[in-house]
Amino acid sequence: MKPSVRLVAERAKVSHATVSRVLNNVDVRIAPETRLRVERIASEMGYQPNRNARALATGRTQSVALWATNLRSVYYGEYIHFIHEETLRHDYDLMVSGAKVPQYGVVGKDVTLDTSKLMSWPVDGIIAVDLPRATVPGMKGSLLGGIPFINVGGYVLESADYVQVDFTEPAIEAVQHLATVGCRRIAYLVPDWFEWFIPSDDPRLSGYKSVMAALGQEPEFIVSPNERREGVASVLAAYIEQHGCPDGIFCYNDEMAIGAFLELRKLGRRIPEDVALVGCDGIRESEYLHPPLTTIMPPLEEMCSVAWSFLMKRIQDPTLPLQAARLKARLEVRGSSQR
Amino acid sequence: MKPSVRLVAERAKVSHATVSRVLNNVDVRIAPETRLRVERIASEMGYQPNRNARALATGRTQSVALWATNLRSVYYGEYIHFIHEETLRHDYDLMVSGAKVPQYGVVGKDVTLDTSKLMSWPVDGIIAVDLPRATVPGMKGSLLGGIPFINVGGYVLESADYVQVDFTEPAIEAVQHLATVGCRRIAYLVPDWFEWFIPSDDPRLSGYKSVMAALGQEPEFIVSPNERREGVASVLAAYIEQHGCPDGIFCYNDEMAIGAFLELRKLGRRIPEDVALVGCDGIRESEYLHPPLTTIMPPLEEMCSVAWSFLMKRIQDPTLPLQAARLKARLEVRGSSQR
DNA sequence: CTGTTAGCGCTTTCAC
DNA sequence: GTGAAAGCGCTAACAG
Repeated sequence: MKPSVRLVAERAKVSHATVSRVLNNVDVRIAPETRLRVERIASEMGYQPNRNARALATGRTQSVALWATNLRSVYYGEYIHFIHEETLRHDYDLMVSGAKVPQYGVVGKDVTLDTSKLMSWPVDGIIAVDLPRATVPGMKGSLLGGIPFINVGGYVLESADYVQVDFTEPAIEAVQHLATVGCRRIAYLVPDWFEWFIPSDDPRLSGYKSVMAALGQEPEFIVSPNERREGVASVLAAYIEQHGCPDGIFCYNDEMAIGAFLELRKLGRRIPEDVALVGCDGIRESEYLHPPLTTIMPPLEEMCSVAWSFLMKRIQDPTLPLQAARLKARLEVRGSSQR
Repeated sequence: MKPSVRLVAERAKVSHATVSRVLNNVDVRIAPETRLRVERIASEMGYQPNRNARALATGRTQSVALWATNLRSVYYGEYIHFIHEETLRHDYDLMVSGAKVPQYGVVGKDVTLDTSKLMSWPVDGIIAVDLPRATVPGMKGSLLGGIPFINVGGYVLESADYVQVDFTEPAIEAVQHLATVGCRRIAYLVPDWFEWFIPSDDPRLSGYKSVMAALGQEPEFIVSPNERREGVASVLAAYIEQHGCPDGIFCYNDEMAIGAFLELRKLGRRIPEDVALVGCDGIRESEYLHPPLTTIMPPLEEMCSVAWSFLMKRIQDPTLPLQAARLKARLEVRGSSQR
């Protein structure tokens, strides 16, 4: 049986209230000898407070929830890593929660985030990553069902605290870069739900469009059934067969760029000579390709650390005015687009 | 303010016990009209039970903890993904916890897993991934501090429920394969803590040694300061300068294999012509290389699903005899070793 | 069929 | 300095 405060108290011949006081270092006016005795006995018995009980009593849990669209993707894995680092540093625990299909529905359309699961644990704060066109019911200011809430990523809800990464400039730069290295036909490779985007939703899209307009070229979209590598592989060959092959492809994300990369090579196209490729997200795998993938890198670590500090401030004072930060992503030119 | 059972009860003009009964679908003998009324009012008020309170009352939390050595690595990311799928399916929540340096200490030496953080939340079960030579204090049978515990991976504690992946056969097969494709000098690339391994600790090591013995060749070890890509990059050039270059390298894991791959290419060695390479873990990134990496693939999805079912059984009946499964990994031969 | 009551293990007043 | 007692929000045993 796990020892409780009462058990410790009994052996230490004090009341359980005193044990609690000692162990929480509250109330300095405690006889040093009592304190020592309690501490010794508690550690002898291997006492660990029951955090549910503590949470119930205090209303604080020392835990936060992380919500991500897709736990499979290495991109969101990086978020988990960095947020987890923060929790370690600040002695919090981390609940991880991802999208169930009906939980998030079709991405891209206006979707409603099913928050019942997300909020079911009374965590102290919630961090959500990338909420494209999402409606989050129960949001009031920066509180979701009363719980401090922050969202972070390329897509944010501006009604709550957020840390956004701005892809606009590097997206423009990326498409210009493709033009500069001599691409005459630059396509944008996107997941099929991009149709539901209004241009301002996706800075990559608006960046792409604006540069194409400036170049006097028609935008060209290659549409993949999803935002993953496999989706791209399933459609690219047919697309090229039907429409011919662009000589530059700007990709919605790195996973898709990698899909395109592998598929193009299978089709005998050389990268970057025949097709120059640019991805987005800066996942580490982009470096593994040969030539390595040119990509747009969000400062994930910094984003997570800013998000964390915002969240802590919000927890301290829920009435704080909106906290927002916008960080810059940067274009990292590598071999896949250099010629 | 969040509505509580009492508040719902008040408005529904019943006792809070009845509300609890209705909402938990317990005790069928409830007037249908009462049931309906309570359900309607609860949903109108957006009532969500406080799970801390429920956990305190029932002793069950409907959550499990996942412990991994290293949250950064994509390999452990895959574990998180698959375990998370299980939690979704079975309506559990997932706490994620990783190693803090002092929490796990030097891997390879006999180390003591700091369980205080791991157990601080009263979860219903604990899943630990890869515990090489770890001592876990507080283990009694398959219970860790009274909580059902299962460990999974290439390294397991056989004193508790476990699901182990067996790398032995594919490791032997891998080294033989390297010999078959004509390698005359086959090295094993390992993290420096391999020195603390006794051969039986690491099936790759014992497999490697046995094949080398059969071939009548001297084992050759390339030692990297850690098990990551960067570590390998930092030592490989110097090693080759000093000792010349093996024509086949068996690698402790895929991350290291990728490190070797990129570094070798930088040094102007062709893969597989000059050096044939085999990794281990089957991370998806291994496919991104060109040529793609030959690797040993553990059946992660199956491992996680078996581990989950073991854990659920253990939760149901903590006195169950030890549950153990050993699944086979398989060698996936790809371009990096074919010639 | 439903209400009353007693905890779950802890923190936190309020007395003494 | 320390104990007694209340209560966090819920479930579950016991009445009726």
